[in-house]
Amino acid sequence: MRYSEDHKAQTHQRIINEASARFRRDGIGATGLQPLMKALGLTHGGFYAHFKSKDDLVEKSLRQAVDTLATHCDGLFGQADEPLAGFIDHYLSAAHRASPAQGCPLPTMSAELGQRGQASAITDEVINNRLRAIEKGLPDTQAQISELSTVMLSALVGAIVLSRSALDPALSDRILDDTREWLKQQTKDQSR
Amino acid sequence: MRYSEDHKAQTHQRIINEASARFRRDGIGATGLQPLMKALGLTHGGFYAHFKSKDDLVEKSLRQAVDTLATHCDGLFGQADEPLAGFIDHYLSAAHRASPAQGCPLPTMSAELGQRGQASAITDEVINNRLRAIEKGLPDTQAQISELSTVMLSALVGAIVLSRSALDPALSDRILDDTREWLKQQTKDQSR
DNA sequence: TGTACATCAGTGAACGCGCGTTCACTGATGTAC
DNA sequence: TGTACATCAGTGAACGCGCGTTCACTGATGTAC
Repeated sequence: MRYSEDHKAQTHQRIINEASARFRRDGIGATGLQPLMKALGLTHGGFYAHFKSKDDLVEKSLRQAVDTLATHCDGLFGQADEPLAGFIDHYLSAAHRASPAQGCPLPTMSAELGQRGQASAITDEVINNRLRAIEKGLPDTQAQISELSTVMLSALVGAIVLSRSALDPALSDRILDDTREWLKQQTKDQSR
Repeated sequence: MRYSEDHKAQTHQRIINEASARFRRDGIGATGLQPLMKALGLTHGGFYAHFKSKDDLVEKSLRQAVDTLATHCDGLFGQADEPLAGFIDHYLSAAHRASPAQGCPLPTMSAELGQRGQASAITDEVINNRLRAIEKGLPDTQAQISELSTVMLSALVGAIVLSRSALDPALSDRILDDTREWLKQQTKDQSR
C-alpha cells in the first residue's frame, strides 16, 4: 500500500509518544518492543525502519518527554504572580503522582538510565533547565538562591518517587502535602 | 556431600547479601538469578531450595538492606552532638553516591518496586523509620517538625537519585553539596 | 489510454539469547543394625 | 566392626517464553513510455 506524504513521520512520532509513556510508566527494561508496536496496530518487524535500536528509541523518547514537559512548564511559569508556587502545586499534585506516563521523567527514568549506564546529556539538560526555572521563580530577597533551588528540585523529585512507592495512602499523601506546603512557604519567605 | 550444620543457612544468607547488592546496583529486573548464583560459585538449579521465587528473594533482600541500614543509621544517631548533621553528611557523601550496592535502597529500588506493582509494607517501614529518626534529630525549637522532616527525606532521596544520573561531575557535585549544606543549616536554624 | 516497472512502509517468520522455573539425579556423610 | 540405607544441599539439563534484531517479502500507489 502507498501512504500519504508524511505517513511515515506520523508513525515515527506515534512510536515515540507511546514509548515515552511506557518507559515512564513501566520502566525501560520492562517495556518490550513487540507489545509496544502491537499497541499501535503495527508489527514489530517494522520498528527498525524507524529506529536504529531500542537505545535509539530510549534517547528519542526521553528527548520527547523533556521537550513536552519544558513547554508545559514554561506555560506554568508564564502565568501571573506566584509562578513557582503554581509549578510546585502541579508537580506535587495527586494527578502527577497518579500519571507517571505523562509526568516528569526524572522520578521515573533517571535511576534506571543511571543503572543502564545510559546517562546522557539530556538528563543534565532537564536538571539544569529545572534549576534555572526554579531560581527565576524565587524572590530576589531570598539568600542562597542557588542552594535553595537545588534543594527544591531534589525534594520535588524525591517526594514523587517516595509518594509513588508508599503503600499506605495516608503516608503517600503526607509526603506530597508536607513537601508541597513547605516548599511553597520558601517561595515567599523573605525574612532570612 | 554432607555439609556443616548451618551450611545451608550460610548459603541462604550469602544469596540474600549478593542479591541485595545487585538489586540496588543494577536494578531488580536487570539482575538474573543465573549470574547471581554463578557469582557465588553455585549453580542456578539450587536457588529454589532456598527461595520460593525471585519475588521472594526480592522481598528478603529488601528486608536485609533495610535492617542493615537501620542498624547503621542508629549507630550514626547514637553519636554525640549533631547526630542529624552527621547523618546528612553520610547520606549525601560522594561515597554513598558511588556505592548504590551498599547504600540506601530508597533511591535505587523504590521506583522499580512501584513500577513492578511490588510495593510492600517494607517500603513504608523504611520511610517511616527515616522520618522518625530525622524528627528526633531536629531541635525542639524548630517549628513544623513533621513537615521539615518529610522535606528532608524527600530531598535526601531526590539528591542521590539526581546526582547519580547526572553526566557532568560538576553538576552531580553541586546537587550533593548544595543539598547537604542547606539541609544541615536547617538542623540548627532556631530563628523561625 | 494502457501496460510495465519502481517505490517503500509495513509484514511476519526466524535468529540466538537469557530469563524464571522444574526436576531427576549425585554423592558425601550420618544412622541403624 | 562392617554393611545397608536415609538424608539433603547442591548439580545440571531441560521447559517454555519473551526479548532485541534481521531479512526476504508484500502490495498499493506513483511514474515512465
